[in-house]
Amino acid sequence: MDAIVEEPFDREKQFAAKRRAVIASAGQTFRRKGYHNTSMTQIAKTLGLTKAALYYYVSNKEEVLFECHLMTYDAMDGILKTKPNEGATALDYLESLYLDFVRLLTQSGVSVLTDVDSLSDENKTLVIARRNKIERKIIRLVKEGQKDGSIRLGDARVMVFFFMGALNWLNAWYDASGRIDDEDIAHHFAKQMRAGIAA
Amino acid sequence: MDAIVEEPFDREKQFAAKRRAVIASAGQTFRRKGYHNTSMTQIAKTLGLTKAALYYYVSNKEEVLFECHLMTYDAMDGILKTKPNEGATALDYLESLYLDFVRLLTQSGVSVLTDVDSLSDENKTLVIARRNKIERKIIRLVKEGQKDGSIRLGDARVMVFFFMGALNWLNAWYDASGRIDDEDIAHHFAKQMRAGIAA
DNA sequence: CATAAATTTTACTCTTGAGTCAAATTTATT
DNA sequence: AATAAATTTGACTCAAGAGTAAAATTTATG
Repeated sequence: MDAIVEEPFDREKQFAAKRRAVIASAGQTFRRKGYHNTSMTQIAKTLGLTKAALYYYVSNKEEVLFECHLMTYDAMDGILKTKPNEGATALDYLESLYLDFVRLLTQSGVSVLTDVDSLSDENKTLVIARRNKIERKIIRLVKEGQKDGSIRLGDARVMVFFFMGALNWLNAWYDASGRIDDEDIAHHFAKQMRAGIAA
Repeated sequence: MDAIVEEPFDREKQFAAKRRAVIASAGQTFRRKGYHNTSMTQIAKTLGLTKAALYYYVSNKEEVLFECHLMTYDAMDGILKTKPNEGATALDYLESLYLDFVRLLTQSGVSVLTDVDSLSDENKTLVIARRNKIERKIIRLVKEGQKDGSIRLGDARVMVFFFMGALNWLNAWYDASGRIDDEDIAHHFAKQMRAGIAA
């Protein structure tokens, strides 16, 4: 039946989806056990595959780590795209962004990986650039807050490092089985972040 | 001259000192490049030794990592031994402890290592126990603060995770060559920590 | 059903780096 | 100086794990 556009999606999409699944699954394991304590064989096994099959989707281990990082920063960029509410101060806006960041790290599978130093120099540079871009955006926001009077004065850079650190460290102790509720954590964190810098 | 107690120190002390130097130096490198990206050969070279010589002081690589962790927690325990000033609230006390923690991580060579998962199960358990002990002490302090009215109400555990996270993440971005002064960072951090939980 | 493309597997290779050992060298002691 | 102990080295072994290649299998399409 001469289906011209029959499945202009299927094959490629299938491949891309599986590839993403590989990255995501590997990312979970990296977070739990660390990059170097996770073998390609294990990543494969977790997915019900053979190591060799992995290499059909991915060209080497470092690439997996790299894409994990990108995935995280993509998600963060997504959050940063949300616009502030009408009449919100920079502080209000920042708080809502932060809330979403915490949710991202606790509720989706995404996490900030520590192992930047296992990347090739090239990829390392790219990843750090992404991270810096995000940080700069937030620093700018803090400065706005200092102008609109919602955030107290002080070195914006250090302020941001403080609460972003708290965020990034989350993955080190948070484990989904914890006794505290995700949403509670998010609100606690957001509140404490805010109080720490409010004017 | 029949020196009976001649050098009851020398030999052993020398050995212990060198051993400590090995651990400390390795710790620096671990922090900068990560445990797995640091070979025993490199650690040795940094000290002007051969790998084989290292093994005279240390029985395996994991032991080095383990001792690095202990060194850090020993230092933290040391800080926790300092007593609060007369009439200080729990919050005041906590702030001064925190100030010292930041100083420890920025000014001495000590740092909190991320790589707990590369330890043997046994050592991992020990290290986590040490960390928990410290955390519990601080949590207790926060609760005191909530009683004496200096710290606002809320889940003490999460509060502590927040500001200890900020602290632990320090090593990820702080690098001695940074443009900001050590002491400034310490005071900024302490202030922000305090503001985040003050009543 | 036959064929081609996509996917997965089995069975390798190769490198890196941890750890060892016997011999060499240095340091202290009589 | 001679001897013994402490320290360091050169030259290995060995295992783990990344990555590959060719064949087998599955899936889609005429």
